Amino acid sequence: MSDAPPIICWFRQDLRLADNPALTHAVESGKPVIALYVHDEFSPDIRPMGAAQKWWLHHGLTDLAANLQTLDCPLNLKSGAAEDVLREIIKESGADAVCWNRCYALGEQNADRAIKAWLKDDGCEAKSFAGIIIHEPDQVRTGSDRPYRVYTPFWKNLAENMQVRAPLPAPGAIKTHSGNLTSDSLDHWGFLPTKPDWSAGMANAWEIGEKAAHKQLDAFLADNLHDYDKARDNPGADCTSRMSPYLRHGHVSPHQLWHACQDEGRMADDHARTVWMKELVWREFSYHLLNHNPRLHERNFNARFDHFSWRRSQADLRAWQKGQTGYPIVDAGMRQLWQTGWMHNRVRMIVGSFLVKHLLVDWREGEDWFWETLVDGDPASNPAQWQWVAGTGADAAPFFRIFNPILQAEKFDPKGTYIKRFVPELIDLPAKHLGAPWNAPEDVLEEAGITLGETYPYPIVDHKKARQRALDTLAEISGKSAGDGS
DNA sequence: CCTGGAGTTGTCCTA
DNA sequence: TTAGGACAACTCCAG
Repeated sequence: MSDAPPIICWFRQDLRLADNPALTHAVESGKPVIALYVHDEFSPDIRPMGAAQKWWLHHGLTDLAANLQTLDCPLNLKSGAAEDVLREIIKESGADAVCWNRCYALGEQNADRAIKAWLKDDGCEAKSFAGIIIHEPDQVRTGSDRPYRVYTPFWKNLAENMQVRAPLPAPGAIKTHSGNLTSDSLDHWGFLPTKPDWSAGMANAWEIGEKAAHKQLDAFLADNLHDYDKARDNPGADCTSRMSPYLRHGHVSPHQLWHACQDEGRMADDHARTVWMKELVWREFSYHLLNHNPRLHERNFNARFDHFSWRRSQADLRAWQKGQTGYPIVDAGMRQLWQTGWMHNRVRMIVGSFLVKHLLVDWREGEDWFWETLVDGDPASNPAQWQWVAGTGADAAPFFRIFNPILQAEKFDPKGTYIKRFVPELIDLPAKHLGAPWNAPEDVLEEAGITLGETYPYPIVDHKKARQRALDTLAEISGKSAGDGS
């Protein structure tokens, strides 16, 4: 063999060249590099990606491959259980080292451990890095050496002790493995929808890739960070950073965001900056919870809810999913999700509260739907936030906190900008009626060309009654101890 | 081990 | 009109 044994750089939730510790390690090892992405739906306990995430991933991988190609490094694509794929490539290439950035969902984490063990047994170097979150979940502990279950002390701990390493530069050159490996074709993975192709709205809403992530970040820092704390609640204004899908797929790292925000600090209001950083730390907290509760998307964090009898109403679930509840703010949110693969955070809370409290449908139905339809569907943040809204989670909203979809619309979308964008059949209705169109006078509805029950649905539940039903039902399990639960 | 303060995002009723 | 308290109780966490 003329070539030295190569090193495999295994890409996962880190589709970027800059601030990628595994890639930097591979390059600095001096060995020829094999860049690899494995589409793994086969290892035990892997949760298959939702359709919207796959759509994003298709373009994300295209972007990563193009970026690597500028350094003459091909990206190899393989489908299969990661363990099998790695064995095969090691055999084929003679690689004697593998490196990657750690993942934290159950299936991925188990695969990590198993792979690391056999690589070492086989005399292969195996190195994993912290790349997708800032703090390893094991490292953040309470004073009594336990995992945090409440956000604020978690935040305080990090705010006091946070040392975020400086982001690594993208490699300037990569010594590439010269052997020929067979790569799958991305097109054959079928990540793009065809019948029907529902992706037009998403393609319109997003530019995908590492460069696009930084473009979006820079625009946010320049235009919207300074009053993020106030403007973020207005879904019509689009003032949030929209970093979530880039983070989820790793086009950008939380370290980069943290430092970019710090650097911008002189220009930005300190409170606004802190509020945004807290959001980043919520993501860390979610991964912390996931790590200590591997079934976070399946099991109530609070076991008291294990015997709660959720309503099983396919009709209600359907209406919610399709944005046909008759509550404009809820429907606007669900349609934004369907069309663009994303929903404004304020509205996520409103629709979540509506499904769980007004309709009393199991939060897991909502979490599943979000997982399927969000481009940022995250293994940690998605279940953690759903459990928070449902009241089953860590540090959760109390059961009596029920968002009033009429008030929320009036308060946060007072001009109806957001609602009219996604519920165009209400476009001619005066803003003051957009919270509750059924209360608008007949002639106003007529003038706006709206016939309730035909052009737009009647509300599927009455707010007041649904609220009372939720309070009564949820009160049954409040105050009763769930026993030990372990 | 004990103590005390506190806990992401709300709503509604009453005075 | 507006401001304040009730809505539950529990567990978490630091000192």
